[in-house]
Amino acid sequence: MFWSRPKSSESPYFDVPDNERQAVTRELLREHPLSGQDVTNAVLDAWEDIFTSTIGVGRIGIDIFPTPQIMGFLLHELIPLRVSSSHNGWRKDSEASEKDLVFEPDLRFSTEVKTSSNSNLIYGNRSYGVENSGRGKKAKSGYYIAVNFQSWREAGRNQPRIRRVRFGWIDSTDWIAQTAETGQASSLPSIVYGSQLAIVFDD
DNA sequence: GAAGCCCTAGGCATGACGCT
DNA sequence: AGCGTCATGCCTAGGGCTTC
Repeated sequence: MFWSRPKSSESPYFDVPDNERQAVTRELLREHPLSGQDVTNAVLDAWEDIFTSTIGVGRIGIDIFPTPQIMGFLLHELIPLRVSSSHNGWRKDSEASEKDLVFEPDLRFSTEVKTSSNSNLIYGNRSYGVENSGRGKKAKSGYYIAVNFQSWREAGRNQPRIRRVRFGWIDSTDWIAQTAETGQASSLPSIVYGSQLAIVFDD
């Protein structure tokens, strides 16, 4: 299934045929101050940071095995710190309206971080995908770093690994809210994975 | 006007299950 | 096995209302 939703005129993919989207993505990433290697390094370093951490007398990975939810939260916090410590102009978000990773010199390069223990896919909140013009807290269009990591269960006796890192652009209109109002998930159509998110690391 | 409370929207996710 | 859909949990910010 390779369909696309209509793009608004504010999207960099507006009026771009599906088979030319990859070129637009390459151009978007070329303009970005961070390279794919920069992003990969920040993610892998942040991941290692988790396993060199202790909470009280408990060592993560030896005494403490946080749920994927918690591991995602830690990554979410540590990736911006890793980027800001090695690249000028970057800082972690300080307000809900900001993207997770803020680039002070030019806010359009600010980047959202999304993590999931799903092997391949990332998810947003249902509110991403429903019509709520102007009421959302932050712009959902923009640069994204998407990280898939292993859960403890999958890793078995080994230390869980980063499976995949993607870097690209997602428009707010790309998100598809699940139809049931009681649910909270939004997913992305396959064309977004195929043409708007570049794989910069694949384990 | 300040403080406190309640409720909802929005944000972060996961697990179960059916279909291909 | 992989993917899509649906159901669910927990937390926070903020608006609206009431009370002091």
